[in-house]
Amino acid sequence: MNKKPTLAEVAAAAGVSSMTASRALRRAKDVSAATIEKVEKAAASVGYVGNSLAQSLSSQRTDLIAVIMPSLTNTVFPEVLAGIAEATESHGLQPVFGLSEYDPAKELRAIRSLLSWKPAAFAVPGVDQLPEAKKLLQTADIPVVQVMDLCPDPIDSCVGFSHHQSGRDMAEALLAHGYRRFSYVGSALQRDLRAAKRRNGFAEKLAEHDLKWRSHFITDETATMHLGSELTGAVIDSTPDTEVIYYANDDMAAGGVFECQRRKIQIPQDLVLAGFNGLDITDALPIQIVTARSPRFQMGLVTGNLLADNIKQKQPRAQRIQLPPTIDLGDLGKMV
Amino acid sequence: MNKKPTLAEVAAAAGVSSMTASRALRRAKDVSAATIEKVEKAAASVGYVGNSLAQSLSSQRTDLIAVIMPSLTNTVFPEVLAGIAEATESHGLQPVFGLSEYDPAKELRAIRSLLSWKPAAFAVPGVDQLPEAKKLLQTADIPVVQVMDLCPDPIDSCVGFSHHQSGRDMAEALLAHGYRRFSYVGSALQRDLRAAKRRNGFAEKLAEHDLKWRSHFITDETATMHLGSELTGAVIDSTPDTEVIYYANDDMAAGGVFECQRRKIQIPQDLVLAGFNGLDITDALPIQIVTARSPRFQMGLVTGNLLADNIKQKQPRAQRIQLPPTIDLGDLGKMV
DNA sequence: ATTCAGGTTGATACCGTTATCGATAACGGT
DNA sequence: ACCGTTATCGATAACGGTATCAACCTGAAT
Repeated sequence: MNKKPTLAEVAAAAGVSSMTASRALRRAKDVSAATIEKVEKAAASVGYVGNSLAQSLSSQRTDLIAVIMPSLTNTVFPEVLAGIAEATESHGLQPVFGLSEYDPAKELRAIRSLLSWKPAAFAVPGVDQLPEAKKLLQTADIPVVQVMDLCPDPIDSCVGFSHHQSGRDMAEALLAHGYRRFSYVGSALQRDLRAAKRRNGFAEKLAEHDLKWRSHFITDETATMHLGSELTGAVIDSTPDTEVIYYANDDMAAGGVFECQRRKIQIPQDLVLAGFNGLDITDALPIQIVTARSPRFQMGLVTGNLLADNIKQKQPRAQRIQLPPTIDLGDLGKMV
Repeated sequence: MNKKPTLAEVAAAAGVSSMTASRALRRAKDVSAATIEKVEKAAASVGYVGNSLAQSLSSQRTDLIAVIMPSLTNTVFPEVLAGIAEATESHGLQPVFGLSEYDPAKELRAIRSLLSWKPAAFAVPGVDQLPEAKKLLQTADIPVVQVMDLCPDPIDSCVGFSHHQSGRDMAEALLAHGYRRFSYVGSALQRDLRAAKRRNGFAEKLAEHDLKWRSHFITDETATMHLGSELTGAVIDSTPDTEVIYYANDDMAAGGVFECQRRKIQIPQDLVLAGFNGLDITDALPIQIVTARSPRFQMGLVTGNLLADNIKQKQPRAQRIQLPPTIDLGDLGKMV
């Protein structure tokens, strides 16, 4: 920490009390235009920066928004974060950041650590925090948004959509096209709980039609295109009668596309690939796979705005905002 | 800001002075084991959280690391950020975050705003800050790392590689393969200064061989695979004799791959595509393009560790750490 | 001239914690 | 039993601001 000029020095330079200087710099009421100018000139000349620590401690409020994300290597989280950042920034709020790495215990630690900065509001990923973490956020008594998922009993508000339902919807859309032989490809579902929910939703719908997965590959490795290629190969080898592969996400599905290209398998004529997210890559691929486009940036934006409005008490708390993904059938939709 | 139990209340509950409680919770010297236990129990029972604002203000130091990134929608920045986060977290430091959106003026505002939190160290993207921003960071008198680029006169330290040189290297590698007819595809170079440096480096090398671009497409839109496809089409249409297309980045190059697939153009036999970054997608693509793999996570990691070590004065300041990208010739390397 | 409201300014206390230093108790050595 | 250490603890004053309220000055209304 640097010893830079303090408010008192600015005040001295301007020939006013530090209280007046404080007011002038904050453009508060009850300060004459002349004084404001004097103080501002003084502040500029000594290079005054201000100390948010002292400001927040004294005023008993901060402009901090605590944000936790599971990871930054998966592109979806930075996109949500970007939305949050854009919204909070436009409201003059400052994000502080923590990483959970999909580990609830680590998430709890991050929450505790961020809470010590007395943020004005909190955003956490999903709805599956440890009970202790939920209690911590509850008793903090600040606006909280659980983002990217929904549940009936949120800590405060939640913004997102039901991943279980999204799985069901995807299954329904594909069933409507007459397909009956489905396989699944995913990875690390014990960490990516939302992907697991989608799979369970999908499976539930299948079960309602007395159907089961033809094959079902899940590994512990992180979801990459490369892994998608591999597991797609495994599905094709083990159950060549598979009509549709449902993937944990688009990354793996894109890997599947490349594997099919190698094996000269026609998509969607010979095999339908269905992913999740609606990443950029699905637009750019020479083949349009089936995917559910999740409004990631939008969820972040709504989260940030809701938190900001909650802080200013412009919005009632405990909202439950649904932003469902839209299913994009891609080339399958163009088939007759 | 919530009014949670304060240290004084913990102290009262434990039957000690707040000073002793403070020491006990920080595991400072001069506290008996019995007292530590007492205080810890008291703290747990009232759910004490601690107030980093007061702690930092009083102790005159923070564990905050200020980090600015140009954007989060381009995957490379979150990857750098992830490295920084991992490193800082392992040192018990807390990242606070700002977005510049490639706008120097906005970057300056973000720097000023973050500086008010009196961070213990600062990480900024690249080396092209406004003079005013540089001065601000200089006089803040804290460890600063300019990450992702190098320059002869850094604010303090810099971690990364010369993008100009990377462009030169790429040109050299391709010239060595006998190619002479190059085209360029990029976008928004007035914002992505590093991409512009790579292009200039490439062009400089070409000039040394008395060569010029065959065609040269740059738009203002953001670099996406889609745009890559489009501009690749434009290059092929306008200068069909092009042997190599150098792209601003891998996203656009991947778009080029898809466009070539559509047009049945063989890569790298008919046309060589060269990108930059070494994104996941380049591994997964059915065709391995030429790319320069930048160590993004590594740069973040080194940045975070250097800052942490600087704070603890374990490392001399003003380092200039080179982490050059490695050129991957992909399928071109496999040709005879 | 007196009074009073409104617009400015400053003095003081306080935000929640830690740095510093002095006080006290316990302990060992002689 | 006495004395000097050492271990442990607490009182007090910061840290750099803001909230609050009292004080002051001015000008208009009476």
